[in-house]
Amino acid sequence: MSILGKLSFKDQAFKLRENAILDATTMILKDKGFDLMTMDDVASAVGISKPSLYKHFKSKEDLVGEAMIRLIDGAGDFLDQLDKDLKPIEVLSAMLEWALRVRLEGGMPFLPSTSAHVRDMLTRNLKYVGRVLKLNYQLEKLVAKAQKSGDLDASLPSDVILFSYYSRTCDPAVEFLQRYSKLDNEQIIKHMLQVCFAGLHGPRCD
Amino acid sequence: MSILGKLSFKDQAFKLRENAILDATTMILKDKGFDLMTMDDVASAVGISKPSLYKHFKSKEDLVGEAMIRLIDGAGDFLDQLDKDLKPIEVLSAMLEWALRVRLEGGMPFLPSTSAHVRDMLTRNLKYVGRVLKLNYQLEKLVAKAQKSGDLDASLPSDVILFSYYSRTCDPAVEFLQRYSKLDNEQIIKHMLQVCFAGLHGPRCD
DNA sequence: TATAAAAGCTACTAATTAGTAGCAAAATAG
DNA sequence: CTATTTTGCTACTAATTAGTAGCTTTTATA
Repeated sequence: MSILGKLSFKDQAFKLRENAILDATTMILKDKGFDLMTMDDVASAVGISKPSLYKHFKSKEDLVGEAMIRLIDGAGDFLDQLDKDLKPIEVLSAMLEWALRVRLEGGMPFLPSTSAHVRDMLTRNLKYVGRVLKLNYQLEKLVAKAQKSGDLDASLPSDVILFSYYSRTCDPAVEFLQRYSKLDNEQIIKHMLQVCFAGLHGPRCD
Repeated sequence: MSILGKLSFKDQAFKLRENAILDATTMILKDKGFDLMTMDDVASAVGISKPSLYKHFKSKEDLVGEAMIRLIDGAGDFLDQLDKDLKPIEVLSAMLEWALRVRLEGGMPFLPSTSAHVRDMLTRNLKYVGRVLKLNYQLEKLVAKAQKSGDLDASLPSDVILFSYYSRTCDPAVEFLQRYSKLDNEQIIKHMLQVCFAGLHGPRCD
């Protein structure tokens, strides 16, 4: 069946549960954040005991690190399977759209920037840092190309564009709109993309 | 001296210390966030003991609520003293510029959106909610006028504009740029304003 | 059915921290 | 100089929670 079909039933079950744990972690992280998420929360959401949880992940930091890595890998996979003929700006737009959709469907927790504590923790996680650097490298190249072709503002430093772009993936306006407006998810995505690329002024000549 | 000059020296000193406590709270909130900020942190930053701190504020929630209220009041004061002849879009731009400058100078902690816990806490704080609603009302009117005059995109729902505008005041891109780019504070402000209003595409016709 | 091994759990520990009781020191008044 | 009040502090408590020791149950095997 799988490429490594040698996994016993037991090991398959183990892997399955590991995924269930990461799913629960992602959801809890999303609405409580790192500091308020307890290992008991995670264990009981999955329906196992805390010591069983520790059979899979050796610490809270490790668990959260793996959850974040899985998210980044999801982004990387999405990027890799995009049509190679798309223009850089179209790739950037598609990635942001994907990230917003994942978030609106409850998948993505708030990203590191939020708290110095969490940022430091992730910075110490070499596996995580490696993934971030790789993805960042790919996005940097896309931004540079899009600036050259005039699809992104060439007068802005590329740092500014890249960091602003990242910030849009975790823009709190998304949660506010979901909670307080009557817009549905697809409308929210459409408007957020427009605001990101065309700004609040909207497209115009002057 | 003051309008209520009846304050005794003792009461003046009390008021002064209260301000010092709020300053410390704001700074600590900024870099540790609510959950990791301890009352011992605040007390020792001010150079007093924890029980003395509790003479001023009856709980951690109360303390943080007052710090947030002071921030909002600062924004309200700034808004009120702006030139009445400015166009709505100029007022919005000036307010955002002010907020970014306050943040870059270390003043403003991350806003509520960050964590459900903090948001709930502030929602229960009626004094805080009152201030927010008042400021929000003023900004809503400015957005509506700017949309009518064509300075803000009239095709976007006003919710989307308002929430996106709020999000820019606590955009994590600011901290990233301050930490990892070579831009100085004024350059960061200029670029963030441009990205907010003109977007990542930059101004253009199509 | 008896035995061995694995999986999972209850119930603990050590550390942290919001909030407080009650004492000590200083200032003020008589 | 003594009495009273105010101010501030040390040292506690109760609650929470990451992480673990060691027992119990289940499963697999012979």
